[in-house]
Amino acid sequence: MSVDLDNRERILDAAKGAFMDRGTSGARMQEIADAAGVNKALLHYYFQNKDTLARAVFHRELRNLVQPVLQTLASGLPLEEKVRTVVGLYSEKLSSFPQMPGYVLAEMHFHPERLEEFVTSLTDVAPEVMGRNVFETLGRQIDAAVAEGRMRPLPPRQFMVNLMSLCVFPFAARPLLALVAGGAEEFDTMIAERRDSLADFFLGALRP
Amino acid sequence: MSVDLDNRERILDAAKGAFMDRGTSGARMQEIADAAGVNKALLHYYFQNKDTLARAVFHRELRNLVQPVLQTLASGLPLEEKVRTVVGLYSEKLSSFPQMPGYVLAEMHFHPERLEEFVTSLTDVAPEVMGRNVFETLGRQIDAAVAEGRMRPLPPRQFMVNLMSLCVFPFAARPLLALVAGGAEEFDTMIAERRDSLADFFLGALRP
DNA sequence: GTCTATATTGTGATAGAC
DNA sequence: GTCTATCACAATATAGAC
Repeated sequence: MSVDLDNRERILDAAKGAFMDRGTSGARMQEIADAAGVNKALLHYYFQNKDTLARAVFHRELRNLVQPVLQTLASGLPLEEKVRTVVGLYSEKLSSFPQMPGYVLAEMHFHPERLEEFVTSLTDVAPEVMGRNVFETLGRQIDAAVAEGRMRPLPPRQFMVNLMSLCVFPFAARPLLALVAGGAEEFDTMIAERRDSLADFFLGALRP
Repeated sequence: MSVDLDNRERILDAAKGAFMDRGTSGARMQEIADAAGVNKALLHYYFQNKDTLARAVFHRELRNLVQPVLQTLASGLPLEEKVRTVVGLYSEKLSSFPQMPGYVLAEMHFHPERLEEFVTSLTDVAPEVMGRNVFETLGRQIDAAVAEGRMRPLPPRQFMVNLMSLCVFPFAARPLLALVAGGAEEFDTMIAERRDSLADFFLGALRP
């Protein structure tokens, strides 16, 4: 539980790279072993089989992706601050790891079971973070803003879905957008442009 | 080129189902043959190998997904009509085939080469539809609307990315959203709710 | 914990009869 | 065009030495 962490982590990172690039079923155990600089048999020593390894990687990455955002949305920040924070969080995280959404969405799509396991494991650790709580907090804030005439009505779940869509989708569709925009550099320019304007676009839609 | 179309189409449809559910590398040729009610060897008769079959399916589905939208955006319709048309097109198409975005995004992510082939093959048939033309047409309309004070400025590519994000992402993230929303029925309710309000949300963001 | 060697099955692909 | 039979190898997984 101390020396072993070294190779165990190496394997997890190598697996993450392989799974992100080729998908869970496209990646090969051999290739992961090579990338980690260890023998194939060692993967089976730490994780019993490919599926367990895939689950471990997926859970880690998904938690890393959604937890900060859900926490922000469920927090006590004012609505506008929440929007700007979430946009900022995603811009930062995803710009440095643009393949993440493609991988996470693919894994969710092809292995929905893993998603359910994940939620179960999450609610053990932080039950207050998931689901209802986010919507309730958000709902109260929206109701207040609408009552004060600062905002047009919008169901909390639509609020969340729209915000996530605008933040995450461009990265999930990166190959297409890069092609349409005219190359990887053009894609990056477009994303940089978004970093500054996206929160205003979203908040603009909320005006009464 | 007449009798064979029957089985060839059957295979394509079976492959579409398998690839959508399990991904290109997750799906098995045997399973496709079974679903098509034909022998495995017949797949190799019509398509030489798995990769060719995967390409055929992907190209067909992607064309079906993006062509109507690009045509709408590049058309002569007024901006507001374009938005309402695109939202309507996606609502209709994706509600009846909610797995499509997950599959298409995964395939683009894991096999970007196929996307490039696709664009090449598309521009042969309809060169005026792709890329620049959409942005130029859109750009002119936006400039005009801004000059008339009907709209706040927004780069054409951000216009398109935002619109696509809001329309497509919820389906790509369906497993997650269904879970957070509390079940598949709740997801459908949420989508139905969107059908009516999404265009207004988007157009609301464009107000000056 | 880490490796070598090997078992075992899965899976894409082809040959050839009908 | 469609099938049966089979090949060839890729890939997961395990046994067992060190």
